[in-house]
Amino acid sequence: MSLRYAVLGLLARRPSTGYELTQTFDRSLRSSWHARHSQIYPELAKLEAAALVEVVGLGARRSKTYAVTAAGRAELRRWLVEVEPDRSQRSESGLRLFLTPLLDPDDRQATYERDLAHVELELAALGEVQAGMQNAPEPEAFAPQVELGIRMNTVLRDWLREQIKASAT
Amino acid sequence: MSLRYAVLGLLARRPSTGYELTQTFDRSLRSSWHARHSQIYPELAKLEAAALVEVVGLGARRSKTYAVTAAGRAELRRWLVEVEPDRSQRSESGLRLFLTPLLDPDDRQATYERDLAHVELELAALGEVQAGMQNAPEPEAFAPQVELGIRMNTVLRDWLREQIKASAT
DNA sequence: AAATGACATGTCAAGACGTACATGTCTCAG
DNA sequence: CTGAGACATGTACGTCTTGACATGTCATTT
Repeated sequence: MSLRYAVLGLLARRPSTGYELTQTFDRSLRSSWHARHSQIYPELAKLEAAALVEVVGLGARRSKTYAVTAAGRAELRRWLVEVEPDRSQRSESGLRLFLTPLLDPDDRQATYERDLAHVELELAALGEVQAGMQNAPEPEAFAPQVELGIRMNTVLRDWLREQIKASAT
Repeated sequence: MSLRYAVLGLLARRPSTGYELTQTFDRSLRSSWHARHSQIYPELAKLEAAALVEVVGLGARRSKTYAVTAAGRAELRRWLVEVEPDRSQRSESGLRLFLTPLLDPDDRQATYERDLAHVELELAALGEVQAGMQNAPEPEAFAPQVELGIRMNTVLRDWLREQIKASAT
């Protein structure tokens, strides 16, 4: 059911078209919940049928802009506050990291270096988000979340560097 | 396809029964890949059909102990080293954290406190794993992975404490 | 000797998800 | 004025995952 609340949550931040949501899933949400447009459009239709979102405008190229309704906001709040979180994760990267000690030193080194390159890109991207945040419409509310992302990736980067250095001996 | 390699990887660490794998998925792997027994048993059957694992012993209560074959080890190595990782994540907790700024201060405080309680339990559990690691059969290989888990959760704990303190003002 | 509860393996139906297919619109370069 | 490419929405089929159902074993307690 998380997809439903991910969509509801993004629309609560700002009304959007399905296309825009797809891009947001790829950008801001890539590190917590991933979804394709083939899932997003049907979910929007279901949410509209349930009166949790509504079409608030038609744009160019047949685009429809959706916004949450009052009922949608209430449902989102209920889920965030009252529903017990499912803490289980699905992260291929995490699984790979967990299994890496099974590799012999050369292979291990190579995969750690691949990961390090990726984490550094991630950190650069988050740095830009943080820098570009002053001129956002509703600015400061999400700053701590970006900061958390940076701290997490920094820990991972440092750990990877240590592993690479340690096995280079 | 990750499930397949998760199973293969756990069996590469040590031969196990399906039941034991289920428990390991709940314990060690809960923070990277989650699976139920209803997925694990069929996957073991498929892996056996593909000759990537084999039954190496029958135990009490009809239990079967599986171990990876040479082909299984090679396939696991191939996946870890040569297949481009899928970096997309699915973490309900991450999604919740991302959406929390939408809540009003009281609700936000409550959810952060719920998360903090959980992270502290997690840290305690990881601390025990780390402490009990000296007397493990193959001891030190996975120590850095445990250490990473502790660091990640520590960052999250500190961040949550900051958020709670900041909005208590 | 029977009940209880942990151990242990399996299947099935429904729902979630990804890949590929399909269609149409608007802008801009050439 | 035409073709390329981004914009925009949708569907279909197959696979992955969950939750519920189903069955049987072994050790301990009563």
